[in-house]
Amino acid sequence: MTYNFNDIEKKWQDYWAKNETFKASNSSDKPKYYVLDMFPYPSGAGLHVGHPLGYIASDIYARYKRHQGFNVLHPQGYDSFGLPAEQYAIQTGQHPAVTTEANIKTYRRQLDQIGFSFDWSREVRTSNPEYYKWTQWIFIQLFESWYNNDSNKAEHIDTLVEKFAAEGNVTVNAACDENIEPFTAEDWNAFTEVEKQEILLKYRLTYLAETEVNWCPELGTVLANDEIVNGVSERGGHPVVRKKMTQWSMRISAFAERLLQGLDTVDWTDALKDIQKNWIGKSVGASVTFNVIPAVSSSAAETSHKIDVFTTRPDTIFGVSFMTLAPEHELVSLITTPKQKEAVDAYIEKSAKRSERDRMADVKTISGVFTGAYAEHPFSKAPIPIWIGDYVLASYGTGAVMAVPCGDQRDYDFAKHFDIPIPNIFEGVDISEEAFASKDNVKITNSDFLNGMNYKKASKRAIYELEQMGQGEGKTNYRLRDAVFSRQRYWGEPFPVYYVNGMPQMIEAEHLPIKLPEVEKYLPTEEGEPPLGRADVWAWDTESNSVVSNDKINNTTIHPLELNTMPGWAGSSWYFFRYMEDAANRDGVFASEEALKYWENVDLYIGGSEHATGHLLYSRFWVKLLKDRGFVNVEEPFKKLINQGMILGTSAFVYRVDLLSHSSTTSKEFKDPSLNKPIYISYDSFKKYEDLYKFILNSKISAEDKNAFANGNGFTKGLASIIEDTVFFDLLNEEQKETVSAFQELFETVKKDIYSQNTGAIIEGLKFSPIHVKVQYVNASDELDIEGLKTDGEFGEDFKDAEFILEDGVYKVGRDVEKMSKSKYNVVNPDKICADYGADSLRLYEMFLGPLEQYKPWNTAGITGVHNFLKKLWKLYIGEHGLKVKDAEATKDNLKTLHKTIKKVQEDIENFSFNTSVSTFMIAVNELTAQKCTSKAVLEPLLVLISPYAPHIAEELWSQLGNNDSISTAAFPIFDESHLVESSKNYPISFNGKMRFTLELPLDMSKDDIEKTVMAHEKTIAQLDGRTPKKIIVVPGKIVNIVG
RNA sequence: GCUGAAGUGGUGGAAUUGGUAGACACGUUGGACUUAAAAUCCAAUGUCCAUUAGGACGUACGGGUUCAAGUCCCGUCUUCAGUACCA
Repeated sequence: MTYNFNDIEKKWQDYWAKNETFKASNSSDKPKYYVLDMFPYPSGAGLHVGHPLGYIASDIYARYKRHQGFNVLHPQGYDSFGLPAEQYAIQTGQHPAVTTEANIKTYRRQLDQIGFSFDWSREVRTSNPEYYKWTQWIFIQLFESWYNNDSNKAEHIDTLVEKFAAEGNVTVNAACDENIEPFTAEDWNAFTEVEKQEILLKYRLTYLAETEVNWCPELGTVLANDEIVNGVSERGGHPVVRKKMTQWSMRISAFAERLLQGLDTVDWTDALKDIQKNWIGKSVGASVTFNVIPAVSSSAAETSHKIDVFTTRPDTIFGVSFMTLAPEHELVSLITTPKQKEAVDAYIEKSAKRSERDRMADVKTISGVFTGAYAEHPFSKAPIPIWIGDYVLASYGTGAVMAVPCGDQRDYDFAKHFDIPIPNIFEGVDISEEAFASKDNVKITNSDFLNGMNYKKASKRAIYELEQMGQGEGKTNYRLRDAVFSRQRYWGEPFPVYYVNGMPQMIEAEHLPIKLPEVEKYLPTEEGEPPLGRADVWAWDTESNSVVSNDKINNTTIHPLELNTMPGWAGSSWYFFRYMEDAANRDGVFASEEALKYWENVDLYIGGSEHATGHLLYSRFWVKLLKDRGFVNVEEPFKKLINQGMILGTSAFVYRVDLLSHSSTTSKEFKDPSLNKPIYISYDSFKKYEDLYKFILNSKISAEDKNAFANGNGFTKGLASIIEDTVFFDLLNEEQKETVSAFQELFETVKKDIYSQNTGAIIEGLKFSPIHVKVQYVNASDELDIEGLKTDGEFGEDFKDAEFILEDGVYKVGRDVEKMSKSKYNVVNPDKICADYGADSLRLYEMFLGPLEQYKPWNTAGITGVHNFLKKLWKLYIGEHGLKVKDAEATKDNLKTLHKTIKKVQEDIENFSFNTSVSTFMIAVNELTAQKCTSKAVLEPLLVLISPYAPHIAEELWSQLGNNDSISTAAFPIFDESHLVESSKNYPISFNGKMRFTLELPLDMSKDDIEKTVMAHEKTIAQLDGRTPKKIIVVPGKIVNIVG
């Protein structure tokens, strides 16, 4: 009986599905454990072998926890709204729902064949109306919430209305828009409904506001900060420009401090926590108000300008020698003197034209203009010149800085560039070369009442004095911006919002979901409205509470609906709660109180680190809101989080021989001539030519000769010239001369085969172009399957007539590690791996490749190692005549191997070190095979150890051993130390720290006896060669080291 | 620039507390079996010197601590990731 993995795997996958083996229960005596993967976006390309890495790891852990007696929730679903389906819809006209459905089918088939222990009964899809009904519902909760800084909680908007009605807004301490006019209770009660709504909008946790957004014209939508990488869109790499638009925003900044503090309570990697910390960007300091000194000519009405700045260094306030405003700052036009106006306007215009990207790329150039105005120093009352400069960002702090050139390098550079004085306020510090930016080990001087103080004391005192004068206070700033929530796209959640007189109104929760309308095209309208602007049936009837045709809009009972949709992160910010509820009970709630209470939050979350500032931050934000509002019980969604690394592809290259030539005429149309049939040289030849070229360039020849050789034309022109020129030829050794003659031969062959059309060309030499080929045609020894390549359905034509020059009878390809991608032809499909080697081999190999968190290259060749292991494992149980396992008593060695393995595997799983446990299994099977072990008492528990990793073979052998139930809930074997107790140790005997030989000695031997035995040993005497050792170190149970 | 992670054979990687560096695999070489191939099995495999015995060197580089360093300390270089005028 052989190991027939395809049949076995099919059999058990069917069994698990039929028996609902992995269905989680919401009521159990067992302790709960929730293992979750970041759910996939179902793309059209399907899965490649890199995708399941994290799923396999989490599946091993989930299965392990079941063996440990936990009630495990391990669900899976799809983040099925998103851009690619919509882009595809724009191109083909196919409804995104249709393509998404098809893609999900493929994903499901691929996931099923790998044997995951998912509870599919709880599947969610973010694009399913039954699901996004609750995404819309959460949006309404955000709209109906405000953030009370006094209670440090989000509260229902009604509590705010009550406060306004009783006390006005002056006593309210809320996270809200800036520049809200103060009003009294009487004012509030006198406001019209529209006025009230306008004010409340400035307090709500999701609000409609005209904001400067990142507009991506190519994608036709706005992007959040985390969706932009290096100034271009993360998806597609399109340019992004600043644009003012009315958008829904999320007041995530209200939660900045809690998002920061919460990081201390979760078990995430420091790397990930640091990324979030930096993104939140907390800085503690003070806000300081500077009064602008009125211009002599100005009238009384213009005299009261103030500039607020934020600083982290209030201790350096006496070092201020100028101020800088962002060019966009609203005061600039008000304070600029007539004399400076022209220069200032020119500067503003110039910097407005520079894109965000230019400004980012060009941080070295110092630019700025003096406004002609002065501010008054709050303490010294000295006049301080006010400049504008684009190194100050309008979007951070107040868009203005107090410049302290002696303590800040940017201020220093600016001051140097424009010859502004640089007063030194640091005792004993030299600032002639650069600013002194450190806060530590320095005392303040030349600073009036701050003299002699350190950073901490001086900051406190400065803030106190500013407060006394009413010109400042202690303040904390965060870099975290409110998140733009509107997208001008079709394939996303519609907002449950309609507009009455331009004011947004929420649709009552009972009427949800508001389903995505049909449109005839997925593009923006001619007027530039989002795609939903094309929907004919997209108006809200407040009487029938239903979506009705647009032509019925009367603005009394029937109103237009919101045209934007929600961003990708909306649906993924709460899906982990949805899994907690049984699919059967999901109608009335997003998840029931009991379910939420039972499962609490995710115990283990596995996914990519690219979600650090997106999904993982937004989820934490929504969870905090839901908790404050009493809908869930937890403050953090993910207790422990692991980022799996990426699996890279190993690309394969063939080297095409191309001609290097120039035209004998002056024709501009000239192209390098081509060959009648393409010729490819193998990697070894390519490498030889390349090495030779490098060798000559690095040789000691004159610059002239070198120039003649390389001539800036790529290496093979040079190689061609070697043939004729002895200067180079004489440098070479025999082997290199052989390489040259091989090259010459190739050159001659090629010359005979030049495509005749380009007779005007003068051939100078050859060049070699590396061409990607599909990795499936390359074997473990990097040999190319030429026939396979020539008959490939997609590219066979390109290679059909090609000549591959063999070496030793084979064609070897070059290899390089790159990201796995379709365009590099290095994608490996798990379907083929499962068919050829089985899912258990795939699972083991993905783990065997290396540590989970690490980036590592995939090389299909290596899978034979784990596949052979599974065959050996099978043979340990099943012989030619069937089951070999007997009730025979286990030997001491058998038990030692088993318990050593239990210990190691358990430690490995708990440390998420899955690669090392695969090695441990191999060692165990090798040892037990050598021991000819047939004992059921050893081989049965071994299956439980292996079952999380290779569940199919484990189930099959488990049932062959006579078990009727699935192995999935069998108890994990208990480690028994007593089987590992040894009586002797093979001591390494080292001399001066270098191991020379080993010596088997009893473990209970005393230190003195060990020393005596070792010193008396003939090899020791030989090593010492008559010398007397200075010192002998004996560590019983470990090592002996003889010094001298 | 700042922050974080990492550098070990031809390759992926192991060495969890300072104690035999290179486990386990891949690849390579040789052998067995076979008409042959595949599959399987056995042996060798860090580099260099040496017929052997054995020796020298070796965990990015340069120092240091220690009887003993891949592991600890100081400095340098390289790669990757995040971030980027954040006041």
